[in-house]
Amino acid sequence: MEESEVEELAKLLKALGEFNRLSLVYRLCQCQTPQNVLCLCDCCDVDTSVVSRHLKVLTQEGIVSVEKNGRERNYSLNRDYLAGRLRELADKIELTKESS
Amino acid sequence: MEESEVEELAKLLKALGEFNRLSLVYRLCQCQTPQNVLCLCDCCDVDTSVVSRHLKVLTQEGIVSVEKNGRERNYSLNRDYLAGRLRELADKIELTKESS
DNA sequence: ATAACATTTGCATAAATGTGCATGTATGCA
DNA sequence: TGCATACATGCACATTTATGCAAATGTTAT
Repeated sequence: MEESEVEELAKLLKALGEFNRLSLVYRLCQCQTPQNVLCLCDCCDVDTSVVSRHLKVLTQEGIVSVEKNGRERNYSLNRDYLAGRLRELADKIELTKESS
Repeated sequence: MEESEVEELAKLLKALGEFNRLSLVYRLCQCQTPQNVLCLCDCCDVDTSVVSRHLKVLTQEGIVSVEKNGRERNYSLNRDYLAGRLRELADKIELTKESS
């Protein structure tokens, strides 16, 4: 349990732990194709600029990926990565139950 | 995907997404027996009162449980609950991969 | 009763964070 | 070339949050 490991995971969880950002994740979760910002905007009741900023945070944490296409930017959820990190933590929490 | 569901999960993840709180979780994760506050204090470099407050947040989110014993309060990790919530999210993220 | 101990809470404060509006930048279209 | 569209960024602001210190609460021991 290195300090940097905890620090990094905390940042990931913090990125997820905000209502509008988690709403975006849920939204992307239901999409089979990458979505642009305007489309994502209708899942949370804030300004476009705010959504843009939240998506930036999610991108920086590796939770979503961006794909430029013309004047749009299409975002998609990094399902395997995110699910992997969450399961990793869940495993750590449960598997240390009986070992030292 | 109800709004309250997202809101509640966001609060849980936010509780975990702070360095010192996550350090406490990691620490409790390695303990087979409930730990008192003073003992938990040496996993994060902040005042006792701060640790106490962090533990309060974790308790409110159901992440840890308290058990009064004399003048001590012993905290333990709710492993099954926490791991369950994390896996639940991981599943949602991955299982919606190919369905609508 | 008094003192020591474990923990929480009140208060103050500095920093981080979410937000909206206005502006900037890049791209497509007429 | 000019204008509309899509998105990001600068700025200002209000709120939240993490923190330390001092004081309060509750508990055990002398």
